[in-house]
Amino acid sequence: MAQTNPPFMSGVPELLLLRLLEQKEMYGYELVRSIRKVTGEAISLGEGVIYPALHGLERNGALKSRRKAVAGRTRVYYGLTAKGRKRLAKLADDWRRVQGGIESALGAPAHA
Amino acid sequence: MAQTNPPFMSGVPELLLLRLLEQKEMYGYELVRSIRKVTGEAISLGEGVIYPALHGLERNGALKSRRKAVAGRTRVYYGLTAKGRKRLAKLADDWRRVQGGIESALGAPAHA
DNA sequence: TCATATACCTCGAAGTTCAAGGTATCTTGG
DNA sequence: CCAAGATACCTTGAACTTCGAGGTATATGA
Repeated sequence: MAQTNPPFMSGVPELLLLRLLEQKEMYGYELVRSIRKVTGEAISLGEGVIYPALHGLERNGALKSRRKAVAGRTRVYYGLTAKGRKRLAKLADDWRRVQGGIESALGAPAHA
Repeated sequence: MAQTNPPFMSGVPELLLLRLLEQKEMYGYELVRSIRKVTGEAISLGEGVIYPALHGLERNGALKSRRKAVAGRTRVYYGLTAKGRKRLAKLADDWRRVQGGIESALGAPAHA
């Protein structure tokens, strides 16, 4: 759907990127495919989102990167910094709060 | 926190408004307080969000309104239309999809 | 009278996501 | 050799939503 500001997606790319990079270093193209995979095809992000997000996170100090030549191509691997870990923890907290609140609202009236 | 575009909040006001109004007619100020209550204080929305959202939903045909004088004040009660019910169902679906995907991503690496 | 509660309204700033467009190299099949 | 597709990175403008802050008005209580 051609919607520039879809509901429920704000903050999601950043959260997922940090989560994946918490596990291991990965490069952009790999992240695009992994996000689709770890979310069970529920969430799919285009490169137009991923790369600016990666750049922004690096600028903020949450990620560090290094270039690596593989089979004639250049890959930019990203890894989490200590600051990035803190940012991830914060985002996960925010997510839990919002998600919990919405579950209460969606579920509660059925119980009340 | 003074952030105009906080993570995970896009689409949330609309979803919560529709959900509450699915149960019964309510007026703006009442909705502001109810959202805080049904989300267990997890989510708090200001009037600057609620009123434009209500107006927008009415303009889209998802809500209908009527004015009612109560103790010298005017209250604007809103209620869901058939179109609004469809919109709610769609939003709930979208929420489930995104939420499920994120849970997979946040939880999966711990299991894998 | 003044402060607070109730009730509605408006607005500009800020930031994110999106699709689309682009660059470049490698691989494979015709 | 050439074209198509895959791999990998990059950029951009449009669209939209949430937010805080400001405003109006009336009623109530000290």
